[in-house]
Amino acid sequence: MSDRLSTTFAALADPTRRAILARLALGETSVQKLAEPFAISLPAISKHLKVLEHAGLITRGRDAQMRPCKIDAAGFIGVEHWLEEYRKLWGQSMDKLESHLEVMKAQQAVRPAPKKKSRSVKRQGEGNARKD
Amino acid sequence: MSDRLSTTFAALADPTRRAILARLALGETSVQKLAEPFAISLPAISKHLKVLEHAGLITRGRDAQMRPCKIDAAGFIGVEHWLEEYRKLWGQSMDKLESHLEVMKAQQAVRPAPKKKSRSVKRQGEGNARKD
DNA sequence: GATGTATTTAACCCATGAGTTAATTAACCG
DNA sequence: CGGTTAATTAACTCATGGGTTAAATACATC
Repeated sequence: MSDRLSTTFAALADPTRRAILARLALGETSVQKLAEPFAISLPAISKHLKVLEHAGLITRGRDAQMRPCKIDAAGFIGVEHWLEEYRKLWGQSMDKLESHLEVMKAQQAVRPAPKKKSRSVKRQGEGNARKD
Repeated sequence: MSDRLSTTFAALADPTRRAILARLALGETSVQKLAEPFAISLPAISKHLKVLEHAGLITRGRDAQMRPCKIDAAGFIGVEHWLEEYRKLWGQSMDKLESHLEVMKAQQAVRPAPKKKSRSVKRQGEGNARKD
């Protein structure tokens, strides 16, 4: 997969990782804190962080035995720049489409309480990744 | 991977698919035409197109026995909108970072590099996808 | 130096994704 | 109808990605 952009997009193609980024958008924090909201193991989180770091989406420091993670613009810039090319393709209509998206997101946000889900749903539910 | 954004990012995480999009940015075209630049089989291209379509990045029509592909804003909007959240994190510094990226890309590109700065980003072939 | 805490590495399992070739569907044309 | 062109489906291989548990590393403190 080699190239940087592919690596970055691949990193973003996972709801858990996007949720981590969303959390980091609020500020630097430790791996443990990052892991809290998820129903997956710490090593799994650690792997996600490695992927994000490798994609240039986060950086990691060191504070005692903690490795605080911080969101990093670099990876985002790559995507931003790539998008640039296409943005001009639908110039005007973009606004309309964006507000349409807005509506869809709103609908999704207010959808009624889920019906009884039963069935041991241990794996963190795919659709629940917040904030992406 | 269920959710839309994950699907879209995953679709973009492949250089062949991004190259296809780059080609489609120039205009609607047939599957065969799309396949030409690549050293992979037609079925492989067909699969890529299905992925792109499912990600809302292209739409497909019908013209005789051809299924012309057309780039579609929808998928891009999703990404655009997702980025929006993060864009504000580094507001001002964004411009600086982008020009920095510009420099890096220039360095990465071969090296006919004349010292004069050119404003337009050339279409340096996105995907040298795999060949056997 | 032993102990506790934070995180990563190792060694696996299993699902999925990108590719293949061969066969099939779909539309046009003589 | 039979043949040709355009594209997809089927059936398979192989590599990789996300998850696991158990063990190892790194630092702080006693």
